[in-house]
Amino acid sequence: MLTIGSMGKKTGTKVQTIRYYEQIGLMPEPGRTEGGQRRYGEAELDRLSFIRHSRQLGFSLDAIRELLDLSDHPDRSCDEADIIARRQLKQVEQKMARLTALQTELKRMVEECSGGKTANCRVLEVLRDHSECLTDHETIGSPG
Amino acid sequence: MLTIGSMGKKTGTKVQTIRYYEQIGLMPEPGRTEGGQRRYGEAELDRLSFIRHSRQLGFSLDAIRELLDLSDHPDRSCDEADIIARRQLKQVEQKMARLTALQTELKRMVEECSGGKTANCRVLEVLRDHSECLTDHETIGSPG
DNA sequence: CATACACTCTCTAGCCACTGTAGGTTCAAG
DNA sequence: CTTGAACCTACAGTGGCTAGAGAGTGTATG
Repeated sequence: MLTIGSMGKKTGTKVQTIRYYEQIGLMPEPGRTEGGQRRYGEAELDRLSFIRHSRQLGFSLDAIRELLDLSDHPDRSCDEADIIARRQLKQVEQKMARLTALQTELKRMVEECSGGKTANCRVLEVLRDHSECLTDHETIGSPG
Repeated sequence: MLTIGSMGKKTGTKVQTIRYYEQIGLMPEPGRTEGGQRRYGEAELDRLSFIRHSRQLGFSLDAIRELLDLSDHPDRSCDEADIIARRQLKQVEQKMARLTALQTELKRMVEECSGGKTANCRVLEVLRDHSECLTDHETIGSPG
C-alpha cells in the first residue's frame, strides 16, 4: 500500500496535484487508514502514471479522461483514441508553426538592435509599428 | 476621440480586455464623458497597439510593462529591451524543442496504431508504459 | 510509553490572461 | 422622443495546477 507522497515520488507528481485529480474525478477515491489518510494500490499507480505521461505529451485533462475511459474498455474500437492522438498531434504542429513565425520575428528584432538609447531601439520600434513585421502573426492565433 | 469599442476594433482587442489592462495598470485611466463612458486619444491607441503586438509575439504582461516603461524613456539604454527580447526568443526556442519531441512521439503513436480494439491500441499502450518512448520528455518541462 | 517530526488532512486563495454574464445606463441616429 | 447598440460596474469562471494555514496522523527512536 502506497501513501500519497510515495505515489507522488514514483510518478513525479506533487501531492496536491494527486488530490486535485481526485477532486475532478480523474483519480478514484482511494481507501483510507483509520486516521483518514489515503492509501493506494498498483491500479491507482498505473492510472496516475498514465495521466502524467499523457500530460507530458500535452494532452488536456479532458482528453485524458476520454483516453482513460477507452483504456478501461478493452473491447471498444480504438478509433477514438486514434482521433484524440491525431488531434493532439495537429495541435502540436499548429503551435510549432506559430512559434516558428514568432522566432523569425524575434530574431530579426534582436539582430537589428545595435545597442544605444531606447529612442532608436529596433526592438521597441518593431513593437510600436506592426507594419515592420514580415510575418502575419495576427492571423496565427492566440499568444503563448 | 475614440470609444472603447472603436479602440477594440482598431487593435483587435475585446472591450473587456482593454478594461482589464486599465485595471492592472497597463493602460492609463482615460478621460470620460459626462455620462461616464471612456474616451481615448491617439496616444492610448498607440499604447494599446504596442501591447497587443507584444502579446502576439508572446511577451508576458509583465515583460510588456517593462517594455512600455523603456519606451516611455527615450534616453535610457536599450540594453534592457534587448535582454527582454532575447529572453523571449530563448523561451520560444525552448518551447519549439519540446514540441518537436512531442511531435515525434505522437507521430510514432498514431502511425503504429493499426485500428482494432483498444486492448491492442498502440496509442494507449504507449501512454500506459513510458518505457515505450524514445525521447526523454520527462526532462523537457511542463506540458503545453 | 513518550516524544519528535515528517507526513498527511481539509479548506481556501492565488496564478495568468483573459472571457462571459447580469443588470443597469448612456449615446447617437432617425 | 424613441429605439437599440454600445457602454458601465461587479463578479464568476476558464485550465491546471500551486501555495499556505492550521490541525491531525504515523512511525522511528529513546
